Amino acid sequence: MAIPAQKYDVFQAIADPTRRHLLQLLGDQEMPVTAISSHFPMSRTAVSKHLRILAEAGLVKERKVGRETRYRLEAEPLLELKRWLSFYERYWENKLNVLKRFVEQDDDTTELIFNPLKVVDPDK
Amino acid sequence: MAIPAQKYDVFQAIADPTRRHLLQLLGDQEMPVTAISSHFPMSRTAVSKHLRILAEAGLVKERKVGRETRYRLEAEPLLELKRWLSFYERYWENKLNVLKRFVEQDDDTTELIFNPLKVVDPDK
DNA sequence: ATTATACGAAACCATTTGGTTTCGTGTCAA
DNA sequence: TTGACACGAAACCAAATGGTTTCGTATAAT
Repeated sequence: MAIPAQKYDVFQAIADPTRRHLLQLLGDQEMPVTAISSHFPMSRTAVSKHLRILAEAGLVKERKVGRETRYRLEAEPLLELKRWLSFYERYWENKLNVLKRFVEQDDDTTELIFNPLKVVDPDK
Repeated sequence: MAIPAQKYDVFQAIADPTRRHLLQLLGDQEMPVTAISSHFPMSRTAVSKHLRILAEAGLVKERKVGRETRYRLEAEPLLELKRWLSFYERYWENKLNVLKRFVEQDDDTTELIFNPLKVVDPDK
């Protein structure tokens, strides 16, 4: 089985504001393309292309229903982003500690405060 | 004082693998441009451009020392990313719960779990 | 004083990106 | 069966992106 040669990864997929808006919209419910595109100031075809990019990154799933193609959010690939981000938490926390400030109410934050030397290679 | 008209935001800045590599490299220490560029298979000028993009997004700071320009990581802007991400945590967490409890056979339950109510506007 | 080093600016280039319009096809409705 | 609707594919386009090379200038070293 060959590697999918995935053209768009999560980082690229979320780089575009339109695509972030799409993810937000699809969080609520599965929607067909025309309904989705009514929320955007561009053609249905353009929105469709963005959806395909999101699908390539695994961030949405499509389902054919009659003549419609319905899309829904698929959030798991964002875990890669979260993992990447966690590598950098200690940096901004050090800075914030200097300023004697706390960005609280987050389990991961707490964990890193107590394990400040835990380091993971952020990319791949 | 005019608004900087920031051309590159954090999302765009981290979309490029070279720039993510740069952030990783600069986490360890402040470095001058030539030393940085020795880690990349491209010209110093190209690396310099990437650094400027990162600087525009606030992810690195530069400091002139003699004839050198030294760069260091500035992690705070990644907090915006963390905040954006946190909106989607409940989606993948719900999905993981579904898998954990083996309740995927029930379509109604799955529907509700997959499409929870919107709470916070994730973008801006 | 001269030469070498570190760097940015500028011009340039190929490819990618984000959009458009047009057209073909499958599906639903009258 | 005849439209109307939902959609993707394809061709096309301007602008952005990621790279190059060349050159000028400030600083450091000899």
